[in-house]
Amino acid sequence: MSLQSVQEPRSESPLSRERIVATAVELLDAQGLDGLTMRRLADRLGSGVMSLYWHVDNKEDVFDLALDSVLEYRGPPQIVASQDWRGEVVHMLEDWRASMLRHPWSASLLPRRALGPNILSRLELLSKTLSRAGVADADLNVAIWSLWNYVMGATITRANFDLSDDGGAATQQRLARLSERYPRIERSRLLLDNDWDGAFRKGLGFLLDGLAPRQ
Amino acid sequence: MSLQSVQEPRSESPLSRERIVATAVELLDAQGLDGLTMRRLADRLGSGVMSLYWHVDNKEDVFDLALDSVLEYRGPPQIVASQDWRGEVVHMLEDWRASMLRHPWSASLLPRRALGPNILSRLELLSKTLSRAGVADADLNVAIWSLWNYVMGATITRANFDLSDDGGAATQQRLARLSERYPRIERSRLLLDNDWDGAFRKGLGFLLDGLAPRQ
DNA sequence: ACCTGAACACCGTTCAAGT
DNA sequence: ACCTGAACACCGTTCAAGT
Repeated sequence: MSLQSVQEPRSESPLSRERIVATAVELLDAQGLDGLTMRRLADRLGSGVMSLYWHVDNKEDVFDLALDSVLEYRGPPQIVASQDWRGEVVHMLEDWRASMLRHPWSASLLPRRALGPNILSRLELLSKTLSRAGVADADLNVAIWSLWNYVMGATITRANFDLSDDGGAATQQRLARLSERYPRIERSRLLLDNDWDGAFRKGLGFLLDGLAPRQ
Repeated sequence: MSLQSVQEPRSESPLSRERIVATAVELLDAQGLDGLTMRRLADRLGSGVMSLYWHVDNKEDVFDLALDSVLEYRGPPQIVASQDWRGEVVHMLEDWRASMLRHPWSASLLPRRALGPNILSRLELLSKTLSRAGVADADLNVAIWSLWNYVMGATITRANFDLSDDGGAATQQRLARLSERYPRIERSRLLLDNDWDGAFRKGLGFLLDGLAPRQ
């Protein structure tokens, strides 16, 4: 509060759950899932390793907190309360995917951990919107899980392909050797087409067509 | 070959890529992704740790080999060469999911690694079958990726939920506290419905409806 | 060609102790 | 209430050496 305490914000600010989580997200963004280490985390925070354990149960706890902190949903654009339920679903799911791609470690982590409050809120809202869009009660859970599966699969794949890719050169090479054995994959350029956003949106459209046929 | 060499099959058989991969799969099945350790692997094989590195580049290499070894596809049931393309797609994808669920670590691993020959064969065959089922060339890649996303999302989620579940007791408890904040999730029993196989099949049906409407 | 042990630079976490 | 260092039981991999 005093000028004194504000003066040295770097290494002087005390440890806290919030500061630990925020720094963990930074570290994960910079170094990936394997890059998060209790020791490195403590380093960044300017504290001893074991100090973390006062605020946090263990490393898994750090993962859970970092994950949920990244999944907040701010809601649909507030221009008008629209009647376009299908568009609203698309917006929600594209936002979800975008949030995870901003933190490429998060998608791989999400299915392994218990669901935190932010992701549960997203599912709750998705359920409501699907109902309004005309999905029958009996199909609701299947619809939610199908969309979950699609979004998770797409995002995990996208997040990991991008990282292991050295600009496509390695993939190109592999593909050359593959062309006789997998002619269709080669011909359709399945592994080289990199319009990920477009493919996500188009496939989501097909899935929604199946789940709630346009009347 | 001689009776002598067959006599002591346990610790006497020499190290080989095949033996290493087979044992790695055993270890992964028993202990999960984090349970695979070069030291533990060497223990099971009755060799020194560093002996492994003669046959294998590094731990990532072991993961790649173990993963692909688990993804072989034996083809559709040979009763009749059927005209039911849609049924064939469903069979292929259910078999793929089942193969991965037999080795619950495999699904989480697949999107992170370069695609091996067995999974590429599956994609090649999927492409052929979707074409025959009437998916337009322009939609083919989107269709393949959509099905990939769906299968991967479903299988990763399933494989991980089952493990972290202590019989549902923990989930039940969490749910109790959740019921006011997430009423729809609570009411539809989204997190408690455990007919995973049925949900997978039904959702896959919806997706296929969208991708290749039944004529 | 194939296998090995010692060594290095790391991990997460327990514990007993400090303020 | 909050932080710490030493110690334990682990990791993957390099290297120089053995047969």
